[in-house]
Amino acid sequence: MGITKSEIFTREQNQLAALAKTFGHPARLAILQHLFSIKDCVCGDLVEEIGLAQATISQHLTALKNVGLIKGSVAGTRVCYCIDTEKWTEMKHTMNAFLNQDVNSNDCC
Amino acid sequence: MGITKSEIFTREQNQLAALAKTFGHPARLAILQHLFSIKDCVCGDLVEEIGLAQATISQHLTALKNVGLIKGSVAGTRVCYCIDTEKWTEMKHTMNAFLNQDVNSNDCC
DNA sequence: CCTATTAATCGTAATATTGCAATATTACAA
DNA sequence: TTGTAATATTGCAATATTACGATTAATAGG
Repeated sequence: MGITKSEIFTREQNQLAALAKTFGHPARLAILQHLFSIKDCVCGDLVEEIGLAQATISQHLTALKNVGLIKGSVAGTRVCYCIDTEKWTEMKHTMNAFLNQDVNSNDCC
Repeated sequence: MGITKSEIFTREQNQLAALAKTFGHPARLAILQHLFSIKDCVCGDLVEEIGLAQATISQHLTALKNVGLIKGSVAGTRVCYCIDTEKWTEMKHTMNAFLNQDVNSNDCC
């Protein structure tokens, strides 16, 4: 159906899935990597940088804003984006809690 | 269009996105967590455990197998699944390289 | 005020994903 | 061999996602 049955999962599972889903598109990864690589905010040159249409980049930026990983501020006719480092750190802890749950698991197959 | 323009991104970006996308559904997170929590392989009880139809669970298991995170072995009429710990560790390194790229970034917005 | 520039939003087409019923397949047991 | 149990596959409906052109809104500069 294309619709996830969120109600049968925990809030934690749904939240982590939403976060992971945000990383699940190469354009969004490219945007984040660009923001990190310039160690600053980026004002307007993402369209040429990534190579997708302006409307498409804007949609991906909205997705990143919705999970809180980036912030934007208006600067004249431009909008500048940067990583929300506090949220990024928080997210990293959540992800690591999941990734490090393998402490005593067996490969038994 | 629902179709990702993979050709404009690097192989690394596409691979990491594919991995993250696999985590981007609560049912698949629940399957992985169950596999970790029992510290063993799971043979057949995932349908009752998760609460989705058998066909749906089977699809999610296929998705997890496709990125290599779980392995399956046939045991009679059942199939047992477990985490592929080697792949899991490898994936963890890939994810951490991405998550830890924030070494000197600025919150400038 | 007028115009250019930039980014968000709208509308829409193409494709992907999720979920399940029905069916096929596989292995075992009687 | 026949029946049964477990899992995979198929087919389909509903919804989500991706992408982009066109439009809109906001601001800067003249």
